[in-house]
Formats: sequence, C-alpha cells, structure tokens
Amino acid sequence: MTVRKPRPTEVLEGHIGYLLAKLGALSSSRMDAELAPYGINRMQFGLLKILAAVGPGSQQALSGDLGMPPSRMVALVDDLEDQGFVARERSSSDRRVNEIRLTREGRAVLDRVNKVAVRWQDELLADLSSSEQKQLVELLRRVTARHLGSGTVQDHP
Amino acid sequence: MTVRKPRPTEVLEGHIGYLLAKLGALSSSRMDAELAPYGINRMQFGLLKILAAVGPGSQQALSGDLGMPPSRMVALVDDLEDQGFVARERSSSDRRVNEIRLTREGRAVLDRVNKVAVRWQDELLADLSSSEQKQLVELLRRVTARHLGSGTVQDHP
DNA sequence: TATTGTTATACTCTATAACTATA
DNA sequence: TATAGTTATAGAGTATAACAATA
Repeated sequence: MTVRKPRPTEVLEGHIGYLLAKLGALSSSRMDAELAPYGINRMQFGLLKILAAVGPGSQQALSGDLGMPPSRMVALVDDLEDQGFVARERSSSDRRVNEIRLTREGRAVLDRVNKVAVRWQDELLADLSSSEQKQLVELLRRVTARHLGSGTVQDHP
Repeated sequence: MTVRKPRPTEVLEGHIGYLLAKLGALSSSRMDAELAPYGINRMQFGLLKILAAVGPGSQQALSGDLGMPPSRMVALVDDLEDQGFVARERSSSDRRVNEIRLTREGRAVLDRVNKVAVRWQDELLADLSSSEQKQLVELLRRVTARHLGSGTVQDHP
C-alpha cells in the first residue's frame, strides 16, 4: 500500500458546511468576475431576474425579496439606472414609492448574462454526469427548502 | 390546476451557485454561533483540526494551509493562546519561527466542538435519508476536488 | 539579502440611524 | 403619526505594506 501526504485542508472536507462555504465563495467571486464586463454584480443580477419574473416593484418590496436593508438598494438601483437597465418612476398613486421596472436594455443584458451564468454552472459541474447534476441540484434544493424556505432571506456572499 | 404566487427568490434557486452561496453563508454563521460559547470561531476550529491532524507547524505553514495572509494569523493564534488552546514556542533550530502546537486543553475543546459540528450537520441534512446525505457529500466532494483541489485555497466566509 | 512574525495603514463593505417628502 | 426613499455615520473585517528580528 502507498502512503501519501494529505493536504492539511483535507481534514476539513469531511464537514459539509466547509464544502458549501468554499464552493459558495468560489461561485460568488467567479460570478462577479463573469458579470463585471456587463456592468453588474451578482446582487444586481438577482434584482434583474426578479424584476423579469414578477414585474415592476417598489424598492421596499425588492429589498425585502433580496433580504437587504432599503438603504443598500439605493446605490444598487442607482447604478442600474445609470446604465439604463432599469427605470425609476414615481408611483402616481403614492408619490413616496419608486416603481422599478426593467427596460428593454435591461432585458437584453439579462438575456446575455443568463447565458453566462449557465455556462459557469456547466463548468462548475463539469465532472458530474447529467443525472448527477440533477441529483445535486435536487438535493441542495431540498436542504434549502428546509432552512431558507420560509424564514428570513439573508444576504448571500 | 391551482395557481400560486411564487416567492420572488424562487426564480434564483435554479442557479446552483445561488444555492451554494446561500447554504454556505447559512452554515458559516450558524457554525460561528455554535462555536462562540467555546471561545472560537470557525477559522480557529479549522486551525485546531489541522494541528490535531498533521501536528505542530509554523504560522507561515498554517497561514498557507488556511489560505490567509500571515498577518491575519497573529490575532487568531493570539486568541487561541490566551485561552490556552495552543502554545507558541520559538523554534530552537530557527528562532524566527513560532511553532504552534495543540495543548491538552485545545484537544479537549476540539473533541467537544467536533461533536457540535456533527450535530449541526445532522440538523442541516435532516430532510435527507442517510444514503442521500452520503450522495450529497460525495457529489460536493467531487466538485470541490476539481475546483479547489490543487489551486489556491481562498478564504471561506 | 531573504524570511518569519508583527504592527500599522487604508480600504471595502455593511448596518444603523438620522433626515426628507409624502401620506 | 407613519412610511418610502435617501443620506450620513460608524463599525467590522480585510489586504497591503512597512517593520524588527533572525538567518
């Protein structure tokens, strides 16, 4: 039998929390790097996706959805607006609220970055067979459903 | 057929990166909360585990293993030393290096927090059968091996 | 001159809490 | 008085780079 010198971190990989944190951090930084050329980060990507899926909404509603304080939304939306990806419109029924809606440019960039996200996901899971990929997503979904399903949505790094 | 109003974040859950980041962040903050009563955080937990697995080492070596700059190790080890979990000893062969070794107290606390970690992992995966849990760990390990196996180990949040 | 550990500095990110304008 | 959005402030966490001791 051969004896090999284990990497010291190998002892940590028995903890699924360690694996999740590592892979989550890797995926997050990689996504940000992939999205940067399009002018957005992953939080803004999520914002655009939600707008596309459920239609226009107030900043309050969006900040609730994304689990971030309203104050943090300001710069996020400012930046998207500057690039023409979303439009702020004062609601006519209640002029305190800003209705945020996706613009045509926003939808176009979303189409493009969706492809980028899928490509990165494919690369991340490249060593798994198609059915294994489905298994993994399904298992993660079930774990997520239990722990994040109905509770508060906290920030994801 | 019934129509239901989806949670807005549901549209994000198709991205495995989103799931990994969410679960990673959840697990990290939970681990920190569980470890706090024992006086350590998850990075120090990892440090103790490595020391227990591969024996004493210099701060340089440990900082390399954990993927953090040497400057960050100082406070981490200071705190562990203050609590008596590790001991710093100037190496006799090269007096620049600090040999860090686990103390008896350190080993005792490690035994205790290892149980805490296992308990939290069990809770995290409570909705999966035993074989599904094994599957999930195995799949995550394979993904990790490809992307973190030989490259630089970056900080995990 | 190069390396280990340490300290100092500066920067990024974030939540919290005022503040304004509308209601 | 209460709420949506905004701005200001302060705190945590971090990397980077300067520094001292030793090789």
